[in-house]
Amino acid sequence: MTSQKALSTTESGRKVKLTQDEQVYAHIFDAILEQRLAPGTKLNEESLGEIFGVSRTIIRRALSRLGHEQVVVLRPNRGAVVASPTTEEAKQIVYARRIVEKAVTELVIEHSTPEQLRLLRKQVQEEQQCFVQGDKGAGIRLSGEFHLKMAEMANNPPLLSFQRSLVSQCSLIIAQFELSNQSHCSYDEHFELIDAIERKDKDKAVSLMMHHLDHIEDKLNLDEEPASDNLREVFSNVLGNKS
Amino acid sequence: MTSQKALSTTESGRKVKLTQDEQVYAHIFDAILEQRLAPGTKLNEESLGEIFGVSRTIIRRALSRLGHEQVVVLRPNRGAVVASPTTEEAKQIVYARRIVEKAVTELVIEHSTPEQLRLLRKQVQEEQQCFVQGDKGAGIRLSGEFHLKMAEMANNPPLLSFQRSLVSQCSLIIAQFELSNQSHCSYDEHFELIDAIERKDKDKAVSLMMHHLDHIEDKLNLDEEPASDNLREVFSNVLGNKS
DNA sequence: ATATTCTTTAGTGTGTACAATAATGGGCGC
DNA sequence: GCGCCCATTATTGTACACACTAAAGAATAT
Repeated sequence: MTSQKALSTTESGRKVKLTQDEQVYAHIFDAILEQRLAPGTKLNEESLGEIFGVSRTIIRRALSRLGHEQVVVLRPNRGAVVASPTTEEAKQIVYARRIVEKAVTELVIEHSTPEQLRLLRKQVQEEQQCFVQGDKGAGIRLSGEFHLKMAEMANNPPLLSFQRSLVSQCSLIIAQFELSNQSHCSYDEHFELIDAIERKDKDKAVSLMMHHLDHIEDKLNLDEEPASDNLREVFSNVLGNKS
Repeated sequence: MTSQKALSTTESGRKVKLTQDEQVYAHIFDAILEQRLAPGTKLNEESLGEIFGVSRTIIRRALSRLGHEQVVVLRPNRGAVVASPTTEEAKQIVYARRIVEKAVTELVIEHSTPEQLRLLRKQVQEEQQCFVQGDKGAGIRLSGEFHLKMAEMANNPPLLSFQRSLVSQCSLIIAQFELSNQSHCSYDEHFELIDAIERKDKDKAVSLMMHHLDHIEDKLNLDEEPASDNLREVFSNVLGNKS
């Protein structure tokens, strides 16, 4: 190993240093956000180490961080798996997001500069592009990053870090509960939201944000539990015939 | 090492398993909450390892978790120190807590059972006892745990984990900004709050909670920056004479 | 045949050695 | 004497080896 750090480029073009575990963390995080890693997937430390060319020590740090953000579940002596929230947990997560998003929206209206809003709008255009071009994975990730950008603009680091955890968990929820043929089209609502923020129309902005979350929650009520490891439930119809 | 786990006793008397790093984490966490560890204190991995009789591996995990909760700051290649929030950061933390505490209070009114409230009241009595007996450290910790208990009763794990991070950071803030001769007497307000919750008086409960936070924030406006490592500011009077 | 226990094995948990880094103090030229 | 550079040292970062755990399959007794 020649160096502990590597150079990476942010969207602003500035070079920033990333430690190895941050890189691994980011890769796994993105894979989950882009739904390339399905809920319930086992995350084997040794395999991941080979994939990323680092020792288990680094993988462990990354998994530990993901664990703390509740994006993966760390089961003692039994390894890590991508979290698969139940409907109950999903509702709690969406509830928490409601609270955070309301505060974030209000803060953004108070604090954001026109330049920041311009960049935000540009990002939503990228998001739109992805969906149009059929790159659903990147689209979902950018959709999440819209909300992270908002939290950044709110200028409140503790809220941002909480939002980070909530957004990634929401992505998992969408991965589990969303009907595959049902498209997101979140970018429409994102554009509307930016418009309301520019007009400093707090009520409209907050209500748009709440609608946004309603859409997620609606799906939770429609579908029952997700396709899961609960065999008894999966074959309840058969059991019903027999008993 | 004969075993990876150890037995510990919770306040409810139930035996639970704690991994080594959880124990170390809890010890450091409590030390910070009880203000036995001052903001800015360097946390040397090897020293801590000797103190707790474990290897740096375990210490590292504990520090990493504390780092994620923003209770300690992890500076790459330069080790961990107990966080010392600026007034600016302190205000952001208190703001975040306002949002969370409001939601928690409302949820507790809706969800909590009489039995839970009885236990909560009992805990505040302990807190009172500590202050009366002059054990300020334990009092401050129990004061924090009151708010954690509330978040637990709100029955929303994501909110609880965020609250955990916020409460410990608030404890740091109090450690830095509070005038030493000024007593807390938080237990009075805690009793009032429980009363309001029992009456299901949402408005009163929320407003009590907000007042509680006002008290912290007031101090931030009174004192300027805390006694800190910023030498330029500490000697600004001298500089003023010279220039 | 079934249940129980033992054995095996894959994989996680921890300690430790070594590498890389940043801070400190001494040496050197000016 | 003053400032710069290099060596030294203390401390963190990483890899790896071994210890421990738990799950799966084989062997045995009932």
